Amino acid sequence: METIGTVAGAMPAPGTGLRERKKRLTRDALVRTSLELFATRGYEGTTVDDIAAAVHVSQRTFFRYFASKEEVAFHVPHLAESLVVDAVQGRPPGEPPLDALRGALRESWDGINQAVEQVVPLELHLRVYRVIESTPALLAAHLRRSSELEERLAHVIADREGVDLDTDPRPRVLVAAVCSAIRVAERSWSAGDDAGLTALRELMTAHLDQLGPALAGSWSST
Amino acid sequence: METIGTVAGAMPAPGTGLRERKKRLTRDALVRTSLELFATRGYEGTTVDDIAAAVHVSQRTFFRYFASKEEVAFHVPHLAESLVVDAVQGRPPGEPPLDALRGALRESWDGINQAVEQVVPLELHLRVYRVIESTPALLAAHLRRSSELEERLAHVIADREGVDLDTDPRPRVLVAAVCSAIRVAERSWSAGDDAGLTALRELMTAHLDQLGPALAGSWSST
DNA sequence: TGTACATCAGTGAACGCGCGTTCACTGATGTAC
DNA sequence: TGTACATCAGTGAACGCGCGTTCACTGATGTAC
Repeated sequence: METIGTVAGAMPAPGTGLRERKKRLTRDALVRTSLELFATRGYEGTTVDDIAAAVHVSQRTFFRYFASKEEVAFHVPHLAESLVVDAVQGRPPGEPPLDALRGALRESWDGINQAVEQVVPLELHLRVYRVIESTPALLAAHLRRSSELEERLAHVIADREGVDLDTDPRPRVLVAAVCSAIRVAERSWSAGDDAGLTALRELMTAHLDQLGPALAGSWSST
Repeated sequence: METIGTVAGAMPAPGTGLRERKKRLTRDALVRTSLELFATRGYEGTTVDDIAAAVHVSQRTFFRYFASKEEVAFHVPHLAESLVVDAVQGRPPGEPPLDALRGALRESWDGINQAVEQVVPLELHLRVYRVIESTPALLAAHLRRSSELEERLAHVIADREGVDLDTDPRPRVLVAAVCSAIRVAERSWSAGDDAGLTALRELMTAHLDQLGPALAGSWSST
């Protein structure tokens, strides 16, 4: 590495060089084309070769960008996850944990959608989201990925509250309960008629609000 | 069908014929051998051909009994699921939904373990359970299967409470929250040192009991 | 009890498939001087 | 500005792999009479 002595100001901004820009173009084309194919032909109905052919690159190139076919399917959700984690980390310190999670979701919503739009049309992402929910292999992968996100969130909550994750089950239980309510909302949304963003958001809020009542002793007051 | 007119009493009891008994033997051998191989070599490290060879049948025969390699891995959990659903169905009608779920789990515990022992040693099942938790592909499948179980349980709860599953999110949210607490317990158990049955049960109970406190406003009282 | 026929578990060999990997290579971009 | 070299994205062709399927077939078990 001869560049060690280089003055920082002389370093080109990341993503500035022609090579970097071309890489980004290739990557974006792979993501966008993959999602379009998944949305139209389904995930199982799309092979990696199909994607590579549609982007006019070799299959070999696809695997330079994504370790697996699954990885490209979750590229967009992957973007969203970091934003949610950051948002929870940024909540006011005194806030109760459940409120912090709810607040973070509310707060990060717009930013997530903007970030998604940078890569693919939001409408395409939503269509793929429904494909994920209705494709057993992808739904399974989605749930496993969600459980990893839960683990990250549990760490953040434990840090905020100053409790020990190894001995106190509450952070993981809280995060799991909240995420499970959200997943029920996702499921309802993907099974429902209204595939819009607003419908998804309203279902999530409604389901989160039912967490307390659902656990409450009896529902007979209905 | 010439047997339509046959007197019921003349019908042989199911599983009585030699053919039926042989089928059961083959199936049990496939399950037991599969689990033993999964527990020792891991799931990915065991091919369907390995299993068939170990049982001295052809690979073709394996697929007569199980539609996929995954199916045999979840044969035992599959047995347990029906018992849990039945137990929830059998809870006293007036019982609040959360109590019904908790009661059903407590009540069906012994029966599940006995049913498992009919097929494979419980200790082997527990070892495989840890393999499931630590193998990404199996964990993913496990979570997807769990979400299907949740759907069944939500139907039972909705029926019991006389609410409409299409409009009232509480059954699914309740079931999801309870199952998510159990899954956190499973995870802790599989990551922990004590692989015993008692440890698993205690973790499940403890995590379920933390559902309320975890959701409660603030944990500062600790 | 015996015979003739029907059913069906198991065979084995071959195959299709798509994912993901490996190889030696080309040519465009970046950099040092 | 020009030259020489280094880097690295992309190539293409071939392959390994294991799952799951398909085929025509054998032989044991079950049943009708």
